[in-house]
Amino acid sequence: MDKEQLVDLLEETGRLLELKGENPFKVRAYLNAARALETWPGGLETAAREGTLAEIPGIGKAIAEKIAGVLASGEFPYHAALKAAFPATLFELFELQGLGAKKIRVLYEQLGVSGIEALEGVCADGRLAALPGFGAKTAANLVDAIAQRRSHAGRFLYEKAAVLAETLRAELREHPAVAQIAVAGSYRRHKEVIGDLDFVVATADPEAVSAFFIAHPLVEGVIASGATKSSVRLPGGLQADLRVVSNEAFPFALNYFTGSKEHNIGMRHRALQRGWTLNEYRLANTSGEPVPPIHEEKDLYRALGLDYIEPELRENLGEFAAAEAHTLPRLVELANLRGTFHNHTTASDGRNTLEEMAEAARELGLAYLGIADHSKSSFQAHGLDEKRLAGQGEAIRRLNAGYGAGFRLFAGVECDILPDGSLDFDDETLAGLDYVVASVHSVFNLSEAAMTARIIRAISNRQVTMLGHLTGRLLLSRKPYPVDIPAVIEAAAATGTIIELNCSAQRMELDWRWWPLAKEKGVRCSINPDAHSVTGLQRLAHGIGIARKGWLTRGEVVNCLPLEEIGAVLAAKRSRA
DNA sequence: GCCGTTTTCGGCCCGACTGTTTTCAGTCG
Repeated sequence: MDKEQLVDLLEETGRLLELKGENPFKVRAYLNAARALETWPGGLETAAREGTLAEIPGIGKAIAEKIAGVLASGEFPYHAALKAAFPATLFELFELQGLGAKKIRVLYEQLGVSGIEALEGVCADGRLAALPGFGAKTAANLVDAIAQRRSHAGRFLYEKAAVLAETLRAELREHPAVAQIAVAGSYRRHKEVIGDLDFVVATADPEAVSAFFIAHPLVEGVIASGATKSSVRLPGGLQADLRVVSNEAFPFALNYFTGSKEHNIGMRHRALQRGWTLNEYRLANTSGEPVPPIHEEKDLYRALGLDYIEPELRENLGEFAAAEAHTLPRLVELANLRGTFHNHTTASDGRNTLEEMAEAARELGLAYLGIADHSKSSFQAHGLDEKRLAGQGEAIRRLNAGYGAGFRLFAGVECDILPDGSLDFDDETLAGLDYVVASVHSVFNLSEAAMTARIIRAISNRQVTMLGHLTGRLLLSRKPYPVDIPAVIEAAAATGTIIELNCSAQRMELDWRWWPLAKEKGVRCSINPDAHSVTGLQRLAHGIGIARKGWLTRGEVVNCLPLEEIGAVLAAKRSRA
């Protein structure tokens, strides 16, 4: 039983308790425990053996015992007993907008509705509308929600959401009644996948702004529209919420709607400790000292005894303790980047030539660009053999001769890690390059132990400068292959291997949740766009957002180093004793 | 079920919107 499976079991237990009508705080305890486990970096087996599971914040004695039992036996009788009371298909109903545990329970008990198909039936024949607390409008909304779910997954890559977010932001900003505007929510926190967009606007004329918003040409449907909140559906099914507040309330609304929910609870808790109450409109004194004036978010954090916490860090993963102790990192910024590695050209599966890629990098103001086309085993990507690789190296040397001191191309390769952990080229070939990115592109179905050993063997090679996309995941479409990430991080630290933060929209890995551990172990990061075209280089901006989410500073990101220093870093592993 | 500068009991975030209701429950974020 791995951590991911256990997290799923705890989540499902929470849902089942909710369906059963249990104490909502007990429900929350299971959901909290699932989340606590998900983000906790330690090893489960070790904690269970040492009896320290209950020391994880959010996990107490009862759940710790259950987890230990699951790990020991592979069985979770508490969950199994709950699950036996409801059909498995009932869970799909939670995915419909407008349906929660209470209504699902009523539908199941009163009408025997056990899934979406059955729900469609009772919506159509009028039986749902006849239930107490339900009505014709509810039935119609559920029919819509079913259609919505069928046509859209409901989750969106950051890059896709960004286009709509920035378009709407720019147009709202132009509206004469809009004094301040921000896109808050998970977009502002720079999550890799976005569920919806949250616009927060300060205005003296809420009606005008709301009317403009719901009538915008990008809006395909209005879900809700009130005095302070509107919800609409954008192309592709992305939901966008607008909150309109006064100028005075703006910093509070911005903070509240940026979240995360867990971060908000921390903020509120700190306010309560001071005898204050915090909500999306104000910080008010109830039984403490007078509250200081607050004009922007920074003032709010200061009032609560905290350094300003950047939105990317607001996940309640240690930011409060660090902000209180003045030990928050100064996060890396796009302007810090000096170059990047892992880029493709027409030599393998890229769409632009070497010259075009170099020119695009120079236009972006980068001082260096690493070229890492695929190696020969990646047939599907037209990978380079030794001869073509040598030819590309020649071309790079010729181009470099013409660039002068301000720009340089580095000759590398994205070398396949073969199933046994050996590399696609011999050491002599690799040694002739400036650097090597090693990546897994095939045979994903190994056991976790075999995959971990495969990757560790590869990065133990002195010619491997950095490790590419560590788990092979494609967000929203392909699960990561099983691999022991802490073990790979340990090995990277021991061997002096850089780990890539691949900022292809679907990859965005090494995942931000692991970077604090990597950083603690002394592993350095390279933010790589995995660009297959000149526009692909633009993704560096999104990569920076994820790096910030991983608490990374410019000192930990090698491609923030100037051209004069980066060569030595690329060569460092080869010269290790 | 978790947690503790409110500390072993008694809280646990809370406001907006919708749809069904004549005062509120459910859902959502």
